[in-house]
Amino acid sequence: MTKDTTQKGTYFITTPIYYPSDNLHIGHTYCTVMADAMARFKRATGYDVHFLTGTDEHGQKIQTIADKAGVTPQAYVDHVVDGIKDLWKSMEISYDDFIRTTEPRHMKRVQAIFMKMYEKGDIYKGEYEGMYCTPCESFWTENQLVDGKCPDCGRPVQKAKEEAYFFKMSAYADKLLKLFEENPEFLQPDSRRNEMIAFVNQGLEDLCISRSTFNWGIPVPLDEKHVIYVWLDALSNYITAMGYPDDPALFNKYWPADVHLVGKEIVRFHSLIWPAMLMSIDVPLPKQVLGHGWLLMEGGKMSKSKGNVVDPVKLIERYGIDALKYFLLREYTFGQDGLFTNEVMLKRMNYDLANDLGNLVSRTVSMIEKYNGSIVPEAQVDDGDKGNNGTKSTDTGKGIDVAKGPDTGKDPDAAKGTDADLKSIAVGAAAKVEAHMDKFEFNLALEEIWVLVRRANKYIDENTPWLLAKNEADKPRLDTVLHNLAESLRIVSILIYPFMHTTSAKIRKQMGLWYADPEWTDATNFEMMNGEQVKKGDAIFPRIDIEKELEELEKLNIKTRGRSRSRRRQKSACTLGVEG
RNA sequence: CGCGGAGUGGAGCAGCUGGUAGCUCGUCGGGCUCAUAACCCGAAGGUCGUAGGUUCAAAUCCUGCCUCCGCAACCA
Repeated sequence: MTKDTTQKGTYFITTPIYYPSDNLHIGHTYCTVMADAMARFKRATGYDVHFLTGTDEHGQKIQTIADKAGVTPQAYVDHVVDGIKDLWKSMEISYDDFIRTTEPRHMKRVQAIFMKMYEKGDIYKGEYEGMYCTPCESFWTENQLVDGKCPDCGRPVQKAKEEAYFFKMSAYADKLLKLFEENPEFLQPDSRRNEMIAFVNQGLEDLCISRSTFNWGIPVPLDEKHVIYVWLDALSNYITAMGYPDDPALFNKYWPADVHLVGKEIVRFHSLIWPAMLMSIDVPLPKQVLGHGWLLMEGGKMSKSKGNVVDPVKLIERYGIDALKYFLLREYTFGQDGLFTNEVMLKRMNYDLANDLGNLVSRTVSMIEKYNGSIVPEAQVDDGDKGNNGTKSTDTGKGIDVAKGPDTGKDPDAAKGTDADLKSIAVGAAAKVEAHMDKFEFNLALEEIWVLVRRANKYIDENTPWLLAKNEADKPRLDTVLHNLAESLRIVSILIYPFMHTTSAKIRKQMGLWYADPEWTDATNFEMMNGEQVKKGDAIFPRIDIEKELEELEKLNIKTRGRSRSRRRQKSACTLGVEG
């Protein structure tokens, strides 16, 4: 990775910019963890990566919340954004840039973009009509109303108009349809693309891009009564952060973005409004928009008002970053909704991390310590001819294996080529991981790695090193078995590096390999270890007592629930957020 | 008839360019003792929401219906 010289070009990936009306929850974490894993994977496999995230800090909601809290909007968002940055830091999110829409670099560039669209003739002044709640000073759409009344305060609303600027989005309908037709990859998964095509076919209206009923926003150039309204402000971040248009070094290097990773609820804005905006200012379109699914709680969508919000900070404290990241990436299928429960999470952590991987490391290191004085031996006696390249073959080792266990007894071939089988799985895993990652199939990529982990566990049982250790004549075979296990673990440590780099390093440390950043290409080489001194350390993933832990979490949950009920008015909000 | 997604053994999911239903967990039985009471093997358990249709053959294609869930435009 660090030394990788085979540069494959640039890779620019973004998360949405989150709305800092409140602390982020597990849904935001989910999206950012995926982006981070992809960024790390691309770096590991030789790309020059730029990973952008940030916050969308304007809008009436922030202004209202700040007013209630008795602070300025800027002071309010500064505080929340500090918390968000702390969260990403504690999760070791490897972003290259963090853009805040209140930064001067963003504000001046959004104004520049506005002017470009204006000069193009795509912006005009018109009237925005909606249902207005005077006490709340808020416009609502018909659909948002609850029983025809203000969804916030429940009071009646009136039809009202205000002057506003509009973007001629309707003019881009044909071009957007063409985009979807000619580039099926532009928006994935397919189900989302179909939705968008249907949406455009219903007819696009022009987009209201300014407001004059509040002022917490970027002023419209030439008309200071107005502030630029959410989408033009927020979406622009993807290029303003890159210096567009006045300082385009990064922009020229990395744009167009390879992927905008977004939640399914904001797919429409990213796949319709954003491309239309870019067309208007003659900037190339991003290569791909990917809409992921939601983490659903028992009882539906995660939301503050339901009191079922999961706080990632607590989970990190209890289980560690790597366990949480592993769970999020392994459990859910990209693009689909998934159920989040404490039990699902704890089981995943225990079974895969503690039982399978952690225990494999533990037993392997322990056997090398006991049976070979802590030194990783050289391979000497291959156990089969399946792999066609067996070194020398004696039947000492083999005889014992086959006799052991009713399983291998039934199928003599199974015991014959355990070495070849293990090796081919180990050496072939990297390519499979790469193939899955190309399609954002994090869960399948990890599953592929665990095929190797499980195979290694099985390999131990098949070869019963503890029996080989009893007979001096079997020492060559024992050495080979231990060596093959060490190689397998070294490869596992490389493969998990993009997903769990800390664990990756922990494994290498126990195996006597001290480098922090492995070479990805070494995952296809099975003959690299000889003479390393292993050293057993603490359990990589301690086993969790699930029953007890569930009770503990339940107690914590009750507290959370009590608190959030009192804040029921404060709806969870994120402009480009993952979870609405 | 607004648009879209989902309904598969006890649980959560995969399969869905048609051809003996697969994974993880749970349950039951067995093996092993190097290991974090972990690991390995085996078994039971599903007429794949429902009613029809196409086909030699459908979980997989088509139609109707039922149930659940998202989205429905400036809203965060």
